Amino acid sequence: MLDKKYNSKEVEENAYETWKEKGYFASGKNDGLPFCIVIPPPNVTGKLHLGHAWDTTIQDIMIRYKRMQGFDALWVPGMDHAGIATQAKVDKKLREEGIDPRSMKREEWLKVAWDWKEEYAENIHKQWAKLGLSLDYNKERFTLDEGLSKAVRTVFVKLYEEGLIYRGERMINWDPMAKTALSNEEVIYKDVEGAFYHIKYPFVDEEGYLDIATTRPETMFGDTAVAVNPDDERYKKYIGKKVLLPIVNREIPVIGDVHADPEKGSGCVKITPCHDPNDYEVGLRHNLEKIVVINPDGTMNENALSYQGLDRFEAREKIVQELKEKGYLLKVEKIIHSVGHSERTDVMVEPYLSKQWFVKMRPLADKVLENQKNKETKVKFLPARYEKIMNHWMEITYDWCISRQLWWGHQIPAWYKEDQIYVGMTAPEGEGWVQDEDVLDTWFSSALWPFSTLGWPDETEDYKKYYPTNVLVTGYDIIPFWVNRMTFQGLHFTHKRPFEYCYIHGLIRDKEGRKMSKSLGNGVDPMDVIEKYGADALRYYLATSTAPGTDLRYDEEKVKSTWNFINKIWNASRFVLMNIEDLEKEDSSKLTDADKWILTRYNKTVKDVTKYMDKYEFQNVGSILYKFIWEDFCDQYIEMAKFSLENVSTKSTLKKVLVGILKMLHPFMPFVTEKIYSQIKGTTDALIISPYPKVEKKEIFIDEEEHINEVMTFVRLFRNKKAELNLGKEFKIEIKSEADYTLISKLLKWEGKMIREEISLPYVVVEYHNYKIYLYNEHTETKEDAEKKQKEIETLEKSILKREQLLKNENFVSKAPQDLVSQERKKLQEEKEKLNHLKDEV
RNA sequence: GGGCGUUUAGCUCAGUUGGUUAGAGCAUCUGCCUUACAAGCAGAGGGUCUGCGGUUCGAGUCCGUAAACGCCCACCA
Repeated sequence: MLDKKYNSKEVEENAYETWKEKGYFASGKNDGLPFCIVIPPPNVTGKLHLGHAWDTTIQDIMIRYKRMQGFDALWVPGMDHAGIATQAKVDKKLREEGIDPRSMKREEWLKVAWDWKEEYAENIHKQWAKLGLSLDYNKERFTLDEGLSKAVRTVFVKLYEEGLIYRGERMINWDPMAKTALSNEEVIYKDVEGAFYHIKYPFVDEEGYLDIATTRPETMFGDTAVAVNPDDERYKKYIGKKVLLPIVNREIPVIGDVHADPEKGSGCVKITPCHDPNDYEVGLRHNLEKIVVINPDGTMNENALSYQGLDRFEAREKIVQELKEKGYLLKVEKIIHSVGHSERTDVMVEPYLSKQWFVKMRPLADKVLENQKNKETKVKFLPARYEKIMNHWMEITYDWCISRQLWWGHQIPAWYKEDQIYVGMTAPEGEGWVQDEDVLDTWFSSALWPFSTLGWPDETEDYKKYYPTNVLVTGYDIIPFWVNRMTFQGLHFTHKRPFEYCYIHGLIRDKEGRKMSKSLGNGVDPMDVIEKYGADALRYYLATSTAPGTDLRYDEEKVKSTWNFINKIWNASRFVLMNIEDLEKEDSSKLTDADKWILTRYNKTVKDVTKYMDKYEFQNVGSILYKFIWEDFCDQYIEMAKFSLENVSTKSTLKKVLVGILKMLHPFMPFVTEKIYSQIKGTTDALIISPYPKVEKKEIFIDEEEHINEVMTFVRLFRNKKAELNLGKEFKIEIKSEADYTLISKLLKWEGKMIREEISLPYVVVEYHNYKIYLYNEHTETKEDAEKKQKEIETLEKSILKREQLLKNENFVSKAPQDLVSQERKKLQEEKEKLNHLKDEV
């Protein structure tokens, strides 16, 4: 028998291991249609946060639902090696141990990293278990697995052969802390305080100077021209002349280029081809010299003369100081401007000219745009508006820088020998070939995740059976990094969308609506929540609190009230279990009206829940189940069932509905439902693999439902009246109609309070349909407050008038659905009757 | 500069082909320890659905417009 109070720890203990050991999470166990989700692989060295809990709960709900419906459900687990993030952490750990990671041999370092990975992967496994995720561990993958690495090499080689991967010197985003190139997506623009430094660039052959405004004076050592707009009347006469670069004392030409915007700054701009993407383009157009002045670590190099070795920001201050002292500084204007920062290390990104590998995006993106026009084969976003985000990205995308100057990742399958390049699955034959030192962007391997995890490039059984996957679940912040790239790689290499649906959720925020972040210290560890309220409460809360695609403000109070809900279910189950202990064989031959009512309500609930489950609208499922369980089942039905607990049909109904409730709740709160289910006599299977409820038409009883609804309404009216009059326990009633009051009298505890003879005390009337009683005690002072009654009459008259007008409206009568019209007529009739009664009594 | 989202009860949010008197949790008020549950039960109060205009028999829902807040993308000497 269950304890009196729900205890999440007791319920959740060992349950996961049992499911796992019995193989319930494993796919390929039935003949059902395949249903497959691949988990968005968490960073292996990360700790799961609430966002992961949310993301994975949604997926687990989908998987458990489909599994119960008889699908061959496969949820592929796995983790991402997370190049920069992991390397940074491993390096940090090594430094703390007094070891300079870069002094190590690559192989030695990798050994440390792999050990670290194993340790952290174990943590994530534990967290997944706590959350109750029904992942098929037989299929678990890691992005650096041999299989996935093969997929990565295959893709690289093929794209190279197709001319869609190339190596070249380009202006890229450089992270001086991680000392690696980044893709544009990995650069976060932030508003920071800065300044326009106006500097004098004197003419060489005449008096005067140009006023050059720059936010980055430290790059002036790399200036190889000054540009003015060729249409700028103020300056076009200077085109072709020379100016002297201050401090450096190098002569540089004044050129005419449209890049110079007369509206901005002074209208003259210094051109530093190696340290600004636009200047780089200008440099190409005018065939300017390229001078690099910053080292990969963000310090100034030998071209910065006396500033060599200084950090770029320190150098800036000192240069400004020197310019000022030498009279070159015209003015300093403070400004707020946005500057790119590395997504991982948060340092200012340096635009940098360097030789990297790129994916040529245009043809790949066009393929996606083309495919999204086809309703049959497109990726369908939920909510649909997120498709625009992907399409927009596909429209404006530019080449993807995929090489990273790291050790942790897939080493680029390119080998060099003098001027030759060889790209292939394995090292080329012959002596002297050296493999590219760099690794690929983490997202390069993640982009293949939906098919590489299923065995691609081999035509494995899994790949044939489960690909394309059914739905991908992720946050909108990951669309550019991941969803987009999976989509184009999937289309290009498998000729199919990688997933039919892309379910997008929002971000978790704190109660004030701020993003949860380490710096704010407002993060919430899902494991702490589970410790306090249990995984079931957390899961239900996360899954049912918002509509798809919107952010969620985490509110512990709501988790608490979910706990209350579970406790309610727990206690209702206790009641049912206590009363069905002696139920040998289910029997529905003697159903009471109340039984029929709850069966009807139950079947309607199954229908609605199924509808919304199929649409993945879990917040709707949540509210339907909450209402059905708490209000219909607990507050109404159980109270009525108490009057016929000896009836085998009532017992059967209690059991049937409870089991149905447990099944529908199971995807949301797997632990507590499985636990309760296991306590029901005669259940041999596990809930997790039991069949999902289906609507049974023969259990829908319209008349009885109507009857009980009337009883319930009358009971409520009676209670209202009694509360209003503050009658307490002592009251009497006199029945004034011939209806059947058996159930009503029990619900309202009328025993010993009914009389038949006429009484003379003041009374009030409670009336609904065929039910009409007089209610009174010795303190019932007046018949009714006349004023109050008058008000009631007035509102009723207003309502009748409104309804009459509505029904007089020919357009409404002809255009509105007929059942609505007849409902309105019925209601009008009722209101009129009520009005007459009221008037009679006055 | 381009695009998107949000605006509904004191707070946090549902409300998905337009259709009864707009819902829930928490909070508030009243009365109950009625043996499944007081973390509960029975009731109550609380809304010009951001403003304005339009379409419609009918608008929280569709269209236009304005505002506030937030997000994404682009640019950024």
